[in-house]
Amino acid sequence: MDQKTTRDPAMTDVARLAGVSHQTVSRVLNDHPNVREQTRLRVRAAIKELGYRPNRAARALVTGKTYLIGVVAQNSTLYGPASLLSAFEEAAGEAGFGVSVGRVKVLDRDSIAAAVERHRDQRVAGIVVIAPNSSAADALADVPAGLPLVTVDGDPGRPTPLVTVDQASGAYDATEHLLNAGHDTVWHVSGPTDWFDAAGRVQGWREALEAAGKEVPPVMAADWSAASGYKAGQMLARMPEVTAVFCSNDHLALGVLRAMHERGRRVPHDVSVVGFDDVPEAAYFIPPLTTIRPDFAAVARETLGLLLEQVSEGESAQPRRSIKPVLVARDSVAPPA
Amino acid sequence: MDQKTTRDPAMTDVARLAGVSHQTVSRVLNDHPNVREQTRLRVRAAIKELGYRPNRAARALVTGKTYLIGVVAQNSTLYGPASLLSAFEEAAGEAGFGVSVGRVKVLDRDSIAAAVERHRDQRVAGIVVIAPNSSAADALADVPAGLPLVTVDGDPGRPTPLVTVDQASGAYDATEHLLNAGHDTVWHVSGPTDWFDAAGRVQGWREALEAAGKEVPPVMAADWSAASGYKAGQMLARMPEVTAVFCSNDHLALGVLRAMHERGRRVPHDVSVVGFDDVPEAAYFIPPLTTIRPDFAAVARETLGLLLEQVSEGESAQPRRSIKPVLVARDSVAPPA
DNA sequence: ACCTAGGGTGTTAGCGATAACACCCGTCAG
DNA sequence: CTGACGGGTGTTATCGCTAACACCCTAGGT
Repeated sequence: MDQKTTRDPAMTDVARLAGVSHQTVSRVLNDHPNVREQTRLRVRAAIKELGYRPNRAARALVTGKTYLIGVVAQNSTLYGPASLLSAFEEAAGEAGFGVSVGRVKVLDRDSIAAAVERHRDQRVAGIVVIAPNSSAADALADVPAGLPLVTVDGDPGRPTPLVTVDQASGAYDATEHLLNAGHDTVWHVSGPTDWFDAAGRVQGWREALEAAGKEVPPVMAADWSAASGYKAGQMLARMPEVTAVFCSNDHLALGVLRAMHERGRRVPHDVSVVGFDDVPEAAYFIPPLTTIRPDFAAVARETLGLLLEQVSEGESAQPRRSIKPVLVARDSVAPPA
Repeated sequence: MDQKTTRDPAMTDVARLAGVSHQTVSRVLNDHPNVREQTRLRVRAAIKELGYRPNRAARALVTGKTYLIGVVAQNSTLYGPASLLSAFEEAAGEAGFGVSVGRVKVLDRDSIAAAVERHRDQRVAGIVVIAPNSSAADALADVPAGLPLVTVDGDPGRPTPLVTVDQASGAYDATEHLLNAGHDTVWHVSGPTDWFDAAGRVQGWREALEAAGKEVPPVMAADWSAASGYKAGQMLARMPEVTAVFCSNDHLALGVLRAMHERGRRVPHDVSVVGFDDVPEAAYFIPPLTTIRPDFAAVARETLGLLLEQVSEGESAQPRRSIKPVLVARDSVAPPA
């Protein structure tokens, strides 16, 4: 039906209509100072009339710069990573950057390398890798130098530019909150130990206990799922000396909550529980869950900032940022019975 | 420290090294038939030696084609949309397409129009809009014709290319499953009514009841949250005649499960519950939740296929695809007491 | 032996933008 | 009155690639 769609207007078309050279159009577009006001207006009018939009490919070709950022992320729907990604896309979009997402099934060396290659093919301005566990962090060794790169949620032990949630601080707060309520000590249900998030939370928890001179119970290792939280909870529920539990995320806490409930141990009357992440449902758990809320939007902003610094300046002065999460007090914490 | 990084090798560099013209290199790259095998090998070797990678901007400039797909999605972490997006990114990546995601805070006309504009600036090959509610669907009227566009989860009432989960079929199966267990009728806790997903599920539920000649109870309207499911559940729990509930998603079901539990109504002994989505935690609810599982990967594949058809052929023969979800039977359904 | 077909290759001309430079013209200092 | 300066503009080259065409040369039909 359609006529073969005529090609989009180019700069020369605008130039012709405005009665100037294409170079003048380019100047207007790039806000060069040396353009007479009247000319500027004529050009703008022509742009509007034709519905002209600059061709990014052409611009990228000549400048060598692209307004695309590549993100490598695992193909998961875990709340933390998903929120981070979503927040980053929004932040980048507002800054005028497109985000090209390369999803990866598993965070191993080959997959990450392949995703990075795809992004390099697209000549992205820089790359963000959400690398929450050690295999992902290892894979970053392969990323060629010279390509601006920021790691999010990655290995705090590496010198690469990195933005993270301050896991330890959040865990410290959570633990201290429980101790302040009067508990003798605080048990911990941890996420998978090869995740930096989980490791950081273990560390903060331990530090808080040590600072208060309390005994440090053994860590209950789990993955991030409600299922594993439930299993850990079943063990904890059977131990009468357990009166306070800090869980590495809200889903684990959910599992613990259920296990306690089944065993007839009331939360928070008999046992207090604190989670981490503040998932949207957390306020509606039974009881509403006290938890630690990371500010993903802030992490996203810092990440973008760090990346853009590298893009424009080659490297950045202070290549690590850490965002302190806040405690959200709800109804799952009380003094011990 | 670094020397000003030398420019990336271009096609002419490869050509010089291989002792051919740059056009021959181009032919090798694009698998043209008329290249002698020996030449082909020489060129490939040169490509490898230099680490040459074609410049997409240059190619896009001359062909007018880009290997980027724009996606417009709401900035939410709801399980369904998030899974869809993630699956689509993976599918597109495997097909050699980059995905540029434009997140939008709210799915209104202006935001969507702005996101679409950003994508057009990037000269994407096509656009996918995840438009699960009516305001989003309305906004699509503004999208200029001629740009390949596929809607996911959008308005089944519109003639635009669309891929959806067959909500009605899933809801029908869920309801029938409950009726087959021997229940007199099935109550329904619905998602927000301006979401097509929710509307389709209501419809399938109603059809199943009518087909079986059963009474159709009033719809319990909710949003997608566990909180609202809990509220609806509190009402249902108080009504002894309620023995079977179909919830529009798993989080609603979670809320209902809790409400029942608190009220002392055992699931599935006293009340049977079925959800929708099969979130990862569903198997670990108490009891493990019988639910409907949509195949997001399939939706993603169909979406990509439909889009690419439009890109290459201008339009597609059969511009609607619907993916039937399957019932996953777990332990939350039993015959009435 | 001659012409044609077509495989294999090189040459040239863009795609649509920016960069670099050239040029015109007033203004102002000497 | 003249030369230097610099604002405003146009011209030309260039980015790295593909499309279109030109050109060889060999093989096969007559």
